[in-house]
Parts: sequence; structure tokens; C-alpha cells
Amino acid sequence: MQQYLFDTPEHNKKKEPSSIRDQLNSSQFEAVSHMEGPALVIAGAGSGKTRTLVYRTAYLVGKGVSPERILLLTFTRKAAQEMITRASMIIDDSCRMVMGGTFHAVASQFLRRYGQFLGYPPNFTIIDQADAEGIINLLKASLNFSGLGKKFPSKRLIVTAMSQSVNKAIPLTEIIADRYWHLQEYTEELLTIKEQYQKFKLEHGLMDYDDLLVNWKRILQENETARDEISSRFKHVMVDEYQDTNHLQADIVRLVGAYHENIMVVGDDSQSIYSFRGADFKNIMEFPRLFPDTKVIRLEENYRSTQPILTMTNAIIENAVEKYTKKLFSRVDGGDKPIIFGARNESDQAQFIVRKIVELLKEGESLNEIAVLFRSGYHSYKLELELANQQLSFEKRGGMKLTESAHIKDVISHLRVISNKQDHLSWNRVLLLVEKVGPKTAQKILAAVKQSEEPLDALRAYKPGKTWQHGFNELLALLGNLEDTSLSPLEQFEVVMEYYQPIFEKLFHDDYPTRARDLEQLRSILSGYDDLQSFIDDTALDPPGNLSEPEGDLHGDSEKLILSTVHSAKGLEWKTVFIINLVEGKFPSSMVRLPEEIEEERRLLYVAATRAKERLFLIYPREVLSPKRYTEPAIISRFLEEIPADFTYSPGRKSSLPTFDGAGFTGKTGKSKRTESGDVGVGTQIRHSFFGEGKVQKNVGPRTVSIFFPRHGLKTINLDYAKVEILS
DNA sequence: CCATACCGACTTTTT
DNA sequence: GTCGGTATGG
Repeated sequence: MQQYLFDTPEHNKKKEPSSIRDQLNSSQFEAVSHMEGPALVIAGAGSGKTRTLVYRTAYLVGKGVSPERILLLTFTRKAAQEMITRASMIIDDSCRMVMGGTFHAVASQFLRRYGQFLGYPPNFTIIDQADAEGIINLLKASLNFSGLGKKFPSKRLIVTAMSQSVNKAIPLTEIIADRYWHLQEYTEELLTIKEQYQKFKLEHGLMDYDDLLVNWKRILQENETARDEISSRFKHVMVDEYQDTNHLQADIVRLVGAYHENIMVVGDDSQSIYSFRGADFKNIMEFPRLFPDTKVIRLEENYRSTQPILTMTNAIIENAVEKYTKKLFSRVDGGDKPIIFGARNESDQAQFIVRKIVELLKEGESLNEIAVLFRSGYHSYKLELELANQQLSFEKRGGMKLTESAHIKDVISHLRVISNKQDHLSWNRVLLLVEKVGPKTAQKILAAVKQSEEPLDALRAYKPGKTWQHGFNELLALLGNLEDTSLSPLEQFEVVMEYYQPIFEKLFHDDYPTRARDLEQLRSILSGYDDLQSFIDDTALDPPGNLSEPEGDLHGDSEKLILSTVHSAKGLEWKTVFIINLVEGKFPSSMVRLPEEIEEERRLLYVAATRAKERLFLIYPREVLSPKRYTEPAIISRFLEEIPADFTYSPGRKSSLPTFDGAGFTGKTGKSKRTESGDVGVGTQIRHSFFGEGKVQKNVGPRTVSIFFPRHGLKTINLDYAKVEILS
């Protein structure tokens, strides 16, 4: 709906592409107007990457490219929708015909059409990680692996290992040898499980997230019809956040774009934060080698943040082991240094944030312009309580999803078995909810029903046991009602709820009011759909959790503070950003040990900090609660330690003590390298690692000078930090 | 064979 | 908080 707010009549006329030019800097325009051949856009944080893709979409449509022949692959579905909406405002509504979405969402659309070539029905069901784990459990039982002791890997680990194998294109045995060496004694069993898992999915019309990618690639490779129709269709392919694609996705891009070779990938190697999912930012470097004619365009001017913020974020990324190709500069004048605040403990941290927010609101700041970012979902619990106390409304992104809770899965399973009658995973769940039916009975029933043409009829023909025939007959009655094709998804939901309500109340008798609210929410989500299949798809591809938001937009935008994991904050920006829990074990997470994983944590902090436009707070508690409810002294995050003290401001800090309390803290990392040189006077010629050669103009502070660079203008540089070579 | 209750261990990030 | 194992009673 939002798009219409800005939709004035002149937006409905096609603008000449030339007017687009005025809205962009020269590099952006170069990217926007690039027509033929592959292109790589290296776009630093806040450099107008989204803007560039939006204008490019509009430009192409303005040039007469038909919208349905443009493919826009993004990291979230929301990002794609937003870009398409904005492009529509520039040119016209025909932009809505642009095909856009995540790799997974676009894959699902093509696989509904071409999946039959791989033996999949058009109504296959997309399963999430919890579903995959459910299948593993079933297999473990049927393969008699349950008795192998408690050392046997958990379903979670098995699913993760299998997924890594697919996404990194490394055989499972190697993954186990590399990362899960403690499971090596079970390699045989794991391979069997993997094989059975694949078979189970194919037999029952199920695809997990990885299958969507693998199978999309397969139809492009193995089926001529599909390849020709898909590849020749898209005259232009654009890929956002290319640094977070894996090899499988890179292959898909190559295959989809093979016909016209008009592929533009956009990314930033220093913002790569998804390697745990197989992403490899080297895809960016490899792109020009894959397509030798690639045009490389760099966007290095930052329009988002003030210089003090950028100076600090540059410092964070400067310490990376792997050197990056660029360093950002800003023309946004003025601004305060980022503030580092050491709170007493987590409560103090929460109170500090609330106090600051109230202050900012008094100054006229809008809640919508403030965000609190953290490494892991549970890091915000204390703050959520404090915010609720102070009656500040907030929205949390990341962390536990609505669709991951048992009661929601229960309801959706009843809808799934209607949509895909071969879905034995959902059948199993549905049967287990029948009184007096347990795992054994459920399996026995399913074995009898096994892949019959009409599972529902087979179920009706099954003779129930005496103890559970009542519940079973009720289920059959429900399924009969659900089959009525004239029902809307909402009506189907109501029918299911009528059946499920008593089961639900019995199952969750102690905390069922809170869960009932989730079901209410599910109901309101469902009311927006008139097609069950797309509802089921969306719950897997775009699981609600951020779903209260479109709703809120309709009822006059109620202002909300955003609490978000850093991963979910990618691509977004706020005037004020708080990053919390900057202590060892939380940020960086205690889960990471390998050097390359630590590097990813560093990039994660870089992504978090570059979300801030005007004000940035870096906060850490001096004490944390151990799992056993003991308070322990915290160790300040190594990344904070590495930032030169004069790049930030620390209220209440006595002089310039570099180390904080913290027993066990080993002191400085000694990572920052100093330019061992005397005073650099006005007129000195120097060379900077990024800006090139320049001349010192004036002394602006301790070890800080302003330098004029012919290609980049006047820059303020700290000599203790920047890599500067003295030439004269 | 099913339901329930209890204990201990572990809990990153997401399509 | 949630998963997995285990013990107990129906």
C-alpha cells in the first residue's frame, strides 16, 4: 500500500532515462546504464547499492526491455518487493512484472513448472529445518539407529552436516572428517541416513531449502526445455548481495544468464556474513574470471554515515586479515564520534539504552529511526523486559520464528496433507495428535497407506484399533470437510481449529493462553491468502516473525523501535544504532574458534556499525551472567580493543586506560600498526593505502592531519592508524 | 504400546 | 526454553 502514498500522477508517465542521470553519481550511473555484457559492481556499505539497482531496473524498462524479461535476485523477499515498488514509482507499474525474489523463492516457482522432469509433482511441499529434522528422526527409528547410544549425532547436527555438504559442494565424508571428526565412527550410518533422506523426500514430494537450489541447477543443466525457456527469457539478470552467495548459487547465476550474458552482480566482500551457510565471498573475485569481459564498477562514496562513524568502521575492517578492496569516505559533514559505554551489567546496559532512547525522543527523534543490534536472538531478553516496563513499543527481528513452534506446526500440518497428500512427514504429525496414537501406530498406519494414489481413501479403509478409533474417525471427518475445494484458506483454518482446539488445550494446558495468541496471528496471516499453496510456500520461504509489520503499516504507522540480530539488519539503516553485548563469548560468539570464523564475526560487527547514519553506541556489560546464574567479570570484545581510542568517546572513562577490569584478560591484542615516523608537517608528501598520493594540508589534532588527495579530495587521517607512507 | 513427568545438557547467524 | 533419554503407570 505504501507505494501509493508517493504515487503522484507524473510518476505514471514513463520518464526519459536521461532524467535518471541527475539522481545518481557517475559510478552509479555507469552501473545503471550498463546495457550489454557482464558487470560486477563492488558497492561499499551505504554507497547507494539499492538505489542503483532500483534505478537500473527502471532504466532498463524505460529503454524498452520488457519487465518480465528481467530477473532480480535478492537476499530477502522484502528487498525484492521494495526495489520493484520503487522502480515502479520511477517509471510505471509495468515494473511489477519484473521477476524478483530470493534464489529459493524463484527456484520454487520454476520447479513447480519443471520439477516433473526430476520426478517431483507440481504440488511438492517446501520443508524447513525443523521438518528436515523430523524426517531424520523417523529414519533413525526405522533404520534402528536409536540404540546406538547417546554419542550418536543429534538430528540437528545431521541436518547441518548434510546441508553444508550440499552448499559447499563437498562430499559428506569430507565434511565429517573436517568439521565433525568426533562423529567419524558413524560415517557409515550417516551416509545411509543421507541416502534414505533423499529417497524419502523424493517419494513424498518434499524439498528442503537446499533441494530448491540443487534442483533448479539440475533442470538448467539437464533439461533442454527448461534451460532454453528460462535462460533465453531473461535478457537481464541482476544479483544483489553477491558476496553472500555460495557456489551452487553462482552456478545458477551463470546458467540462467548463459543465453544473453547480461549479468550484473552487486556485492561487498567486506560484508560477507553467511559463510556458515556455504557462502563464499570469493565468488566476487571469481566472477571476472568466469566472464572475461566483465566490466567492474566501484561505488565507494558513502551517503549514509557521518565521517566519525566511517572512520571507526574503517578501523574495524582495516584489522581484517584478508585485505579488502576499498575504503569508504563520506561527504556527510559533522557528527559525533561513536560512543563506547561500559555498563555495570546487562540490566544496567538495558537501562542505559532506555534512558538514551527517552532522551532522543525528547529531542524529537522518531522511534522508527532507532535500532538495537546484537549477535544472537537471546541477547535482547533483558532489554525486551525493560522496554516493556517502560511501555516503549518494539519489534524484534531474527531469533525464533512463529512457524517453529509446535502448535503452529500442528495446524499447518493439517493443511499440508490436503495440499500434498503424499507428505508423510505431515501425516505423521497429524496422526500423532490423535489420542492414543504414538510413533509405532502412526508408522503402521502410514506403511499401510504407503504411496497409494488416494491416501485419503486408503486411510478411510484402514481399520482403527479400539482404543483410538474415536479420535481417528474425528480426524477422518475433519479431512473430509477440508477436502471441499470451495473453502478459502481462512475457512479451512477455521475447520482445522474446530478439530484442533480441544487437542491444543489438553496438550498445552499450562501455558496455552500465550500460544493461543500465536494461533490468532496465524489466522490473521491466513486471511490475506486466497490460495492455500502460496500460504504454505510462504510459511517456509518467508517465515513470519516480521509479519506484524505490513499489518502495522496499514493501521497508520505506529512507531516502533527495532531490535534485530545483525544478520537480519543487513541492508537496513537507522539514524541511531546501539550495538550491545560487545564482550568475548557474545560478540564474537563463543561458538566460533577458527580464525576464519573470527574474521566473519569482525565483518559482522562491521555490518552492524555501518547501519548507523548519525549516532552509534557500542555497549558492553562489565559483568555477565554465567549459565549457572553466577555473575562473572566480562572480557571486552577484542574488536573494541582494536579501535584506536581517539576514534570513539567513552563517557566516564578515566583518562585513557586501554585495558578494562576483567580478570583473565590478556591485554592488548597489539594488532594495530603504528606509523613509526616523526611529526608529519604541513606540505609533506605521503602515500595512503587507499587514497593514493596526497599532501598534508594542516594539523588538526594529536597525530591527526588533514590531507588533500587529488582523486578523493580532503581527508582527515589518523597517523597512528592509517597505513601511510611518508614520501618526502 | 502410549502418556506423562522428570532430569540434564545445550542453546549462532537464515533461506 | 527445548531436546533426548529414562522411569513409571495405564
